[in-house]
Amino acid sequence: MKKRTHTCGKLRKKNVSESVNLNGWVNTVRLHGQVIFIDLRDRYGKTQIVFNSEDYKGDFEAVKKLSMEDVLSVRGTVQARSEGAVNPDLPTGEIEVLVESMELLSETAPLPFIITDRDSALEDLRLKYRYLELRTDELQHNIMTRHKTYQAVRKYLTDQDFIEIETPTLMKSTPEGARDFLVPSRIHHGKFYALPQSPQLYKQILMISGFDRYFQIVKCFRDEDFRADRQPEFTQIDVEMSFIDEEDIFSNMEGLTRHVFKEVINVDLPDPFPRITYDEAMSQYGSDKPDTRYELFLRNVKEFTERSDFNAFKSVDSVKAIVVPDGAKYSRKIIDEFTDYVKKYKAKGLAWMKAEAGQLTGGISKFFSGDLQKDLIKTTNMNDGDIIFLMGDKRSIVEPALGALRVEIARREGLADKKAFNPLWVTHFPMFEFNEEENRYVAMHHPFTAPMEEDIDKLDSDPASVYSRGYDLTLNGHEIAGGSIRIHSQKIQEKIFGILGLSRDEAKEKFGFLVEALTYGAPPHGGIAFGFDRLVMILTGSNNIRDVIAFPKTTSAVSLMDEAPNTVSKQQLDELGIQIKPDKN
RNA sequence: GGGAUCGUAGUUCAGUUGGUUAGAACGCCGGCCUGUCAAGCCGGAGGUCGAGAGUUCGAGUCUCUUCGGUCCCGCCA
Repeated sequence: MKKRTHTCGKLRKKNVSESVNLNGWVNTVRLHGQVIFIDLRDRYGKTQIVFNSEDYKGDFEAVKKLSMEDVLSVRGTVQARSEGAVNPDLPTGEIEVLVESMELLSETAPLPFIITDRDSALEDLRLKYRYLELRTDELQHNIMTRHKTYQAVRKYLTDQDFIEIETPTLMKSTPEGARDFLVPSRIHHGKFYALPQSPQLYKQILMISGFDRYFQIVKCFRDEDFRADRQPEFTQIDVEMSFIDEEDIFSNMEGLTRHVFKEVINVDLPDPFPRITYDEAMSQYGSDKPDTRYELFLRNVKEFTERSDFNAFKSVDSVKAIVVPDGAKYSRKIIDEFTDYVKKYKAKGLAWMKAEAGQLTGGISKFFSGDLQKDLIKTTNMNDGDIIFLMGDKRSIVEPALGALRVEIARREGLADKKAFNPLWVTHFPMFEFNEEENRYVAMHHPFTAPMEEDIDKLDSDPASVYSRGYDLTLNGHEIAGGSIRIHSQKIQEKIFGILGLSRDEAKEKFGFLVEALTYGAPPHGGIAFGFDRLVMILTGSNNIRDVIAFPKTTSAVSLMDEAPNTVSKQQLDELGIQIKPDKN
């Protein structure tokens, strides 16, 4: 092999007549009898190399046999392309390398799909041959963007005096929250480690240890089902700070987010980021992660349906609506699709009316008198050609269902400006949610989240009305970070465990080390964790988390390339003292 | 756990009401070609129609079961 003197993205007109060596993959071959053009590719770019049977000293027949993805080492001379032969699509398009000698470093078997066209194979095939898919421009770009994001985060936080500290990957299983991945212990039969759902407990302990400002870019593991934006192992930017309140978190993390967007994709985010409370977000957008790039607000229309003859909404406690500009074009079929769509969110149905010539038609309009129609049109600012969708039910059904419809309609209509990036803090989350199945309160964020100061005396009397000091950072309808001010008082921490139905003994057994640590001088502290993969998804414009992870798993938690998970030998199981139960069927 | 959807050549797809020998493009193999950049032209090979069962004179097509991919609900403190 002749070691490269330049990468395939490097050569320009100024290099003309230089003698160079290039190493890379054959991207494309264009064979013209006595002259052969090859685009040679590496991660830096592509350079056209030319074999001319008159000048080429080696075996020209061997060159004719080259095919896509063969690996070459070539030596040649840079020459300017003639005027008509310049390729304006390539940075190296003004030159080419006339090859004098070539070595085939590695021959490629027939390819399962074409590297230059990512759409040339379905995803399962691409995942099986992930190493080939990673050669595509798109994934090379995504992985580079991910790298830039790591570096931007480390630079910013380090400059702000944050310290990077690693925490264990083998830890104790803790209750609450997601299902743990478990790792059996060989030395202690019958005992298990858990992989961390997050380094939550460790980072709080680090605050108690006095590290003051901590961060870590860290893998977390949750054994739950997948989505387009969820993998069982994923990466967080984990942050914790001492002697601070919410405002310190907001200003530092806004600074981090602005820095990342500027460094990685040269986008200026607003300063400061806007904020909304959880209750406002739910009532206006029907979501705790509102996409504010478009309006389509949810409106309370209960007073109108009360005055109508439409009785189905009379007994429900919430009736809300969204007005879709220009939505009167929706056919019955499309409205039926929307109805099916909201039924996924437990809505019983979807009522609608269209605005035409200053009045409402179709759907449930016949139940509304002329005056009532005019009132409704005026209040909701409907114009002719608009449609209004109405839904009545419990508030906890209407808002999420209509919120989901809002997002779906915006997607269909392309309402979101693809170039806009709208960050938004969501604050004032409820402290607890009541879990019907377990018949107890569960923490909406996690059990270490501090309640709002002014709500502390309601913890005993009315826990459902207590708000927490938790906060989420959302961007374009994605939750990109979430955190809270933590409890630093042992007394309040024990009280919260009590409300969550954890007895003193259970709490001690599960979280004893943290509770004990809280008694040895815990500073007020709080923190946040960014979903790193989702952040990179947004930075690359991807709509799938697999596109920003080098080796992702399928929705059934399998890695098609290396075939994990898989069986292990009897000997391995014996060492661990594990016996596999036979399948039920 | 549930729902939707997809599975036909190496790959992406087409395949009518169930009916002759399952087609196209790209890739692959062979040939022609000295200025292409999605090179072009000519020829060729390549199929367990995801798997299994059923209905039928006859199944890529209809039914059932099953496996796998994707998306969603539940779940994800």
